[in-house]
Amino acid sequence: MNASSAVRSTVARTEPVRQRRKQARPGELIAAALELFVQRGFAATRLDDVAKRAGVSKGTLYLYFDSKEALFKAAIAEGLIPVLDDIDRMLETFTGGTSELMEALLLHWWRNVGATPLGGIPKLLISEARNFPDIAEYYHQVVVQRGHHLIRRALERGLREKEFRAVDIDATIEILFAPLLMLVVWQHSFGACDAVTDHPFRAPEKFLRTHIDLVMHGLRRAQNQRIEPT
Amino acid sequence: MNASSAVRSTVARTEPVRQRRKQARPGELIAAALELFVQRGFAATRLDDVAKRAGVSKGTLYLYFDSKEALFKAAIAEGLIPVLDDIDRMLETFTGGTSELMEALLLHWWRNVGATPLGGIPKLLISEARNFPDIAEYYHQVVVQRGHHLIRRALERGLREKEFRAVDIDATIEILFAPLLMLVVWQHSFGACDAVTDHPFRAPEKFLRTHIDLVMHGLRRAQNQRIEPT
Amino acid sequence: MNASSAVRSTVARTEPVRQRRKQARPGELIAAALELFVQRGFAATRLDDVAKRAGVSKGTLYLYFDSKEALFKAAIAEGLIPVLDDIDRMLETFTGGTSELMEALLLHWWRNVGATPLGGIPKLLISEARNFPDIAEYYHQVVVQRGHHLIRRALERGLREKEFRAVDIDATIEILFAPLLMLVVWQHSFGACDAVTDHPFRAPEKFLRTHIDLVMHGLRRAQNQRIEPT
Amino acid sequence: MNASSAVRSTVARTEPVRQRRKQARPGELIAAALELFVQRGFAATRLDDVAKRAGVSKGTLYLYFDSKEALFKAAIAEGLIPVLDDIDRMLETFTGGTSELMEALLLHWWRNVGATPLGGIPKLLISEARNFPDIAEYYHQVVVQRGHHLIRRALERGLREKEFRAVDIDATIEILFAPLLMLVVWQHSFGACDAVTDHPFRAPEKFLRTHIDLVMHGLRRAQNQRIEPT
DNA sequence: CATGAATGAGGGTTCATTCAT
DNA sequence: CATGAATGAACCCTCATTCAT
Repeated sequence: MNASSAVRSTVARTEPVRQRRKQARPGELIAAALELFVQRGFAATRLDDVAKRAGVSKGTLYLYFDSKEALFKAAIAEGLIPVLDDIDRMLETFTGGTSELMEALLLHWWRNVGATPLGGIPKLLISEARNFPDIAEYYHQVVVQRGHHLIRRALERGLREKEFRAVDIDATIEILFAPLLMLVVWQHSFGACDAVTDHPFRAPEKFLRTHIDLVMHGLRRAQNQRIEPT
Repeated sequence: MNASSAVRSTVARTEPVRQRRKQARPGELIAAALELFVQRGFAATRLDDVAKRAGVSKGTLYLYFDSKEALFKAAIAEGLIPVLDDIDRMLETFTGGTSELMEALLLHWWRNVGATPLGGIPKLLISEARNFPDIAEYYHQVVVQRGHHLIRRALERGLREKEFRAVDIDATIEILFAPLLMLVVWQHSFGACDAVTDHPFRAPEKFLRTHIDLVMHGLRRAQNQRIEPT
Repeated sequence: MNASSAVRSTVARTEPVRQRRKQARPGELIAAALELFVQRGFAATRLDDVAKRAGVSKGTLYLYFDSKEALFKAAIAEGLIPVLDDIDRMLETFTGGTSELMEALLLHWWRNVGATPLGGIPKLLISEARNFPDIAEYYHQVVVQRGHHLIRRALERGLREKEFRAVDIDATIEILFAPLLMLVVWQHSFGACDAVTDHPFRAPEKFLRTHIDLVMHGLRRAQNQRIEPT
Repeated sequence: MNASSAVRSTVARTEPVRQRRKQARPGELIAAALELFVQRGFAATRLDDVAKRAGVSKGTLYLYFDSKEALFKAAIAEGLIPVLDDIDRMLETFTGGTSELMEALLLHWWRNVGATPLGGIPKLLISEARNFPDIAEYYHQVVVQRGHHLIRRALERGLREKEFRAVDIDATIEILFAPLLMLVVWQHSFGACDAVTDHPFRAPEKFLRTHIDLVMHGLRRAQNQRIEPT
């Protein structure tokens, strides 16, 4: 259930560059690129800065990636997949109420994506989708659609076991996930501005529990409802 | 209850540039800029194209705006305020259940912002916030915070009248609004890619009603709940 | 019979740039580019230098030409066509022996191309043909083939009037023109090196007359000459 | 009369790089470089490609040559000298008419240079002479001037034996050799473009015989011919 | 000797900004 | 007021050259 990956494990490396030779792997370049793309967007990120952050020269980037766009694609490509694998396993092995499964599942995404630098990826994709339709398409297929499918499986489990009342499944998926997405989007946009000091999302986990409680409240069949104090 | 404004009335203009008006006012320039910023983002929008769309020369832009960034600020500045004024009036004059008020209020925003070109503004702001913190701050104060306050007033009305159960108000505001925001964000990112053909949000109003129903279901005090067919 | 053209008339302009604005026509840029392309070849010519020579900034080049290659094409495109037009007219109006016509025709090419900066174009094309096959193709069709056709017409005139003996026409065309081409190729390669001081082509017109005399000698029917089959 | 040399024997090697010879001698590097320089010109040839073709790493090139230019010089330096040695021997040993000697001599050059990869060298020199004057100077002295001298010796033999009429010797040398040079220049420029499908030089030996016949025709004394002063 | 990863200066291209008309 | 030609700084990308291994 560990979601660590090569990319994520190096994302934070900015240490003074030591014995680089023979060790500056593409992974480090991708990590540096991802950080800057997330911070500034694709167009506003200069390859000079990516190189500097990775502790290499500009030319080195071109030893590993054909172009700035190829680097962008690489940075996007595999970042989130391991987490989806985790969630897949959770769905297969979880025993217990579906409400609890749903909460575990969404919190896992939050803790392993939303609360990490990877959280910048969805926001980045949203920002650049129109200018890079092919990347958007790839991401949509490999990440978005798969993510939807995972939540769908959880919802269907709850319906099958009569825990949930009948609802529009597709719409409910969006409703369930929208606040999590808003959270990461907010963190990487307004939330990153110093001047915006009142953080409506300043306590993300508390917010998420409220959200999950609220929606589960709405999803569960009436007889079982207990009034939860918040 | 009319939300029209100088900006919005021209936002949709795509007509072939007529014989250039002697009076090409800033409003037309802003409208042209907004359309392109929304379509391509700030960095990818060329002033050449803005000028062409407005039917003026590039130099003319500099008669009205000091820089590309100033044009961006102007384009963002007033776009959404009239709609907030509308909603303010709705809150003051509405008579009826708060659930119905909330639905009316959110649908109004959808119909006058989300479903119009103005819907691109929130997405644009999200994309560019980190690169233009001062614009983000302005927008946050004048649009985001005010919008939150309006929903808060509706929520407090429901609590005061014992229609809603006790909830975390701030979190609920976000939860209520997040799907609407996701909707516009999606429309102006993945939704604009031809290759992304499965539209999870393809029936926005139906989706919104499901959402509102679900959350109202969760918000209302238990005894009053009726099971709504979807 | 004047072979002057806009391009050629400006080829030599390097005068201190005066009231440039509104007057730096594409022709000047082409002339500057042609000079440098001829001197250094396509790859070794920097657009900075072309701009400097034309007295404009580098960006200005892109107001008139889409790319360095487009500038190259433009420089090549029209340079030699007026001279071919001249020769066409000579063929139509000349009265006298065909040997004299041929001499007049080749000398005209020499004086209006070979002995001018335009002489650099054939050499340039030869140097760059493999790297720019589409330009080579265009030039071959518009200049080379037409030039061949013009000489062919002169040859056929001589044959028709029994002035020349039967020869392989295509081969003879090449033989007639090869020394002229070598002359310009040499002038723009070895001939431009200071260190190469012995000029085998130092008296071009004398050389050309020798050449023409020699070949005409071989071409003309002589009572005792045997007709050689080729 | 064998013109083979270390350089030429390897010029044609394009075989897939065998298990790298422990002894990758300069000769192989030069051969690889020459092929690529001839194909693409100096500037457009990348040392990466030269190394790849020679089956060594890029760094290895710098073990043998100080710079790209040094490699260019080396590639040019010795390529054609063995053929000139051949022709020298022909001049010393030939018995028979000078017309026949001249034909043998020119055909030998054609078959051992023009029709082989070595034919690219003259074209390469012509293309790059202005950018590398010192190489041009070297080549001019060692190849061009010597070649002229060899033809001059043949011409003087014909004059001495009263086989040829009096002509301008220097000019005649150029005239004799120009078509051969044009042939190789054309083959390595327009002739290498797929789109240029009509080959005026498509039958080189036939063309050369026509040329030689024509010029010999003009050179030989004929009882009725008047001696033309040049 | 040989490698090949790394470098960094240099060139083509873009585009916000200016200003003479 | 309006124009649009001109500017030049900035950025992506290439590739000859170096050097630690």
